[in-house]
Amino acid sequence: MKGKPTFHQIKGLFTEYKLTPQRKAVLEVFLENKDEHLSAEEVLRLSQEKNSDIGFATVYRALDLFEELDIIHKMNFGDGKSRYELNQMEREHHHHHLVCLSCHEIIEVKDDLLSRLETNIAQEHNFDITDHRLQFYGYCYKCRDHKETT
Amino acid sequence: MKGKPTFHQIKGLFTEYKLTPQRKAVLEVFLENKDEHLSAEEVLRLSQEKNSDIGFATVYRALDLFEELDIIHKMNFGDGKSRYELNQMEREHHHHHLVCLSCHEIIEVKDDLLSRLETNIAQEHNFDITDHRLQFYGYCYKCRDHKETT
DNA sequence: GTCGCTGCAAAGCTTTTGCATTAGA
DNA sequence: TCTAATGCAAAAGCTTTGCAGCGAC
Repeated sequence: MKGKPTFHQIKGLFTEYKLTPQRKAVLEVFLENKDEHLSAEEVLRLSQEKNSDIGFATVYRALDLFEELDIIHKMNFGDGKSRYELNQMEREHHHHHLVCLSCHEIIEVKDDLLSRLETNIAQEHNFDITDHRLQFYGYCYKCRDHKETT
Repeated sequence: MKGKPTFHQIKGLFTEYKLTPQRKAVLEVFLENKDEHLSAEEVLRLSQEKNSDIGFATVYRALDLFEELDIIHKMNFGDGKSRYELNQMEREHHHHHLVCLSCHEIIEVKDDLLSRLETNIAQEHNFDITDHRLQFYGYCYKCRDHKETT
């Protein structure tokens, strides 16, 4: 469980904003789905299972707020909707995504061999890098096998 | 100019599809803006400057077709609209993007130190990688300097 | 009582689709 | 001629916004 923030760690961030029941529900959804890449719709549905009184507008407003507080971050895998993921709080937080072009499964890669590359690029381009996103596209073993045997 | 496809190279791909004036206009727009990351709206505007008779539907349909023919590819930098870029045709075609969080400039990085990482990850996860996208987020030197001096 | 948060519904964007018309080979 | 491509406008997502009401402090 190392590298994953807890509810109480995050709660401390809410000094100038209220941690309302709706926001709490959204937060819990992320904490209980740490390895998912949730769409706004999924966040709404899962939040409603906890707290029947929440609508799309509130979900989107909570997502905006949480992104600003660096609790989550927004991603895009090219399916027309934004997806959101809990931020890891440790230094070794980087991970990448394998996106299967056939079954659309998204697999996480824990590796972070990118730090050296990042340092090089930052120096060369005189650019302060604060974050990166890396997606690999291709075919997972299931889809590849299926293609080969048919 | 190495590594950039020419009009005649691409024209050869149109064996089963018609290279209509509209598609030709869109294609030329990409060839004349090789280092841009154009939105559909920009493609429409630039195409209209060449050929007054083209609408949004045709632009989107051309973009879909060109993506399928691997002439361009779709990207997303998180501003709510898809952006399109001409594909390079050589092997050494990979490049990455530095996205400035302050002025939103997008800088290209030609480097491709990712191949070894890609090989490792493909083996480890039993995944056929066909492509990758890498974005670095941070602050370009202009914005950084501006922040430091204010 | 005040100020921020919420829900609803409407509006705003980008992108897709249906259909009648046009045009290329 | 015959099929594919186009334009227009409508529709279909996803996301944002306006506003009145509600609730926490």
